[in-house]
Amino acid sequence: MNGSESLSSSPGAGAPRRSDATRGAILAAARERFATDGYERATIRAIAKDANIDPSMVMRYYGNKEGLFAAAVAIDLRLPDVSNADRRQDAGRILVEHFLDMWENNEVLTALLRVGVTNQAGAERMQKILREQLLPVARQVCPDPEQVPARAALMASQLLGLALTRYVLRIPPAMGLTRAEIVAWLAPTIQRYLTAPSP
Amino acid sequence: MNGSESLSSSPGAGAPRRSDATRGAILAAARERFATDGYERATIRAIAKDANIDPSMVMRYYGNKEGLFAAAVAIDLRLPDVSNADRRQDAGRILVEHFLDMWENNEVLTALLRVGVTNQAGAERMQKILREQLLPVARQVCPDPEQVPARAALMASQLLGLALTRYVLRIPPAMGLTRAEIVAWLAPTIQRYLTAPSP
DNA sequence: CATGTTGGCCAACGCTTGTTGACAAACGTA
DNA sequence: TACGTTTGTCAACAAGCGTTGGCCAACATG
Repeated sequence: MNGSESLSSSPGAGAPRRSDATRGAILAAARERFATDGYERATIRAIAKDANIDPSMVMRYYGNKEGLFAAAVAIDLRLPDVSNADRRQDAGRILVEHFLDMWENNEVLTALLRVGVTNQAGAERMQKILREQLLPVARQVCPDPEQVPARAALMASQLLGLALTRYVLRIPPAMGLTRAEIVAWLAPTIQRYLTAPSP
Repeated sequence: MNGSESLSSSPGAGAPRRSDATRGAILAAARERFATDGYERATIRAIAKDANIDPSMVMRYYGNKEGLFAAAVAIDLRLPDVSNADRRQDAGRILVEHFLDMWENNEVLTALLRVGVTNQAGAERMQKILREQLLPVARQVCPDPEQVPARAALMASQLLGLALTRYVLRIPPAMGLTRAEIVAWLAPTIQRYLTAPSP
C-alpha cells in the first residue's frame, strides 16, 4: 500500500523523463517480488510481467539484476531523535513503536531481510543500513561510547528477531501479538540493552 | 519405493545398506550447502560434487530436492528440562546457553533458518520445530497456559534474532559479543518473557 | 518537414537447473 | 557358476534464467 518513490526526495533529481512511470512501476513490482520471493526466485521476467513491460526494459533502466535490487531497497529508516534527556528514558518504547510503523507500511524492509539472508550483496546492504542509521541512535542514548556497537547489536537482534518471526516466517503466535503487547514486552528489553549498566 | 529409515545412527534403523556411506556424504554435503547458500543456490549438482558422486544418485536416494532438504534438516533441539522449581527461575540462562551450544555446533540450524526465510516448505518446517519443541518448554515454565504461545513467540523472536544477526547475517558487532556477554544480556530477557507477569 | 532521441517490444543467445532413463560394474546368494 | 539386485556413471532432456541486440513507433527539436 505504499506509493512513495524516491524520486522527489533527492534534490537535483534531474530532469523528469517520459519513462518515469515505467521506472516506478518496475521498482514497485521489484520491491514486492523481492519481499515475497527473495532474490533468486524474484525473476526479472516476473517483475517485468507485474509491471506490464518487457524484461529488456529492466535491463535498460537498471543495468542488471543487482542494480535493480540496489535501486529497489534504498531506504531511510527515519529513526527518531532520542538525544534529549526526557526522551532518552523512553527510547525503548519510542524505537519499538517506530519499528512497528516502519515494518507494517514498508515492504522494502521485508525485501531487505529476505534477500540479506541468502545473498551476500543483500547482507552487506543490510549491515550498511544498520551501521549508518541504527548505530547513531544507540550513540545518542548509550553513555559509554565503547559499548555502543555491542548495545546496538543487541537491539538489532531483538528488533530483527521480531520482524523475522512476525513478518517473514509468519509464525502464528508472533502474528497474533497485538501492537500494544509487543510494545509492552519489547520496550523494556530495548531500553535495558541501551541504557542499563553492563551486567 | 524403499523403507525410508534415514540415519544409520538412529536406533532400530532398518537393515544397513552398502550405500549408507554415500547417503551420509550426500546429507552432510547438503547440510553444508543449504546452510551457506540457502535453498535455491544450493544446487543438486554442487551437493553431488561435494559428496563425490553423480547428481542422479541424489534423486535415487531422496526422490527430489525437497525430499533431500527434508532429510537434511531433521533435527532434535534436545531442549533441557526446566520444569522443577529451582531450575525454573534459571530457565533464561539455561536456555540461552543451550541455544548457543546448539547453533555453534550444528549447521542444520543455520540451514533451516536460511531456507525458512525464502522457502515456504522451509518456513513450515521451522514452525513445526518451534511448535513441537520450543512451545513445551514455555509450558513448563509459564504459569498461565493461555499465555504460553505468546511467551514462546517472544522467546523465539529474541533467540532467532540473535542467530540471525550473529550466524546468518554475520553482523560484525553481533559476532564480536562473547558467549558470556550474550548470556548476561539475553538470559534476563528470556526469563522475563517466560515468567514475568503480563505487563 | 526532417532529424535525432527516447521508449518499448520481440526474438534469440548461452547457460544452468532439476530430473530422467539407459547402461555397466560390484555384489549377495543359490 | 549363474542370476537378480544394488550402486554407480553418463548423456541427455525440457524448462527457466539473465542478458543482448535489432527493430519500430512516439516524441522533441531544428
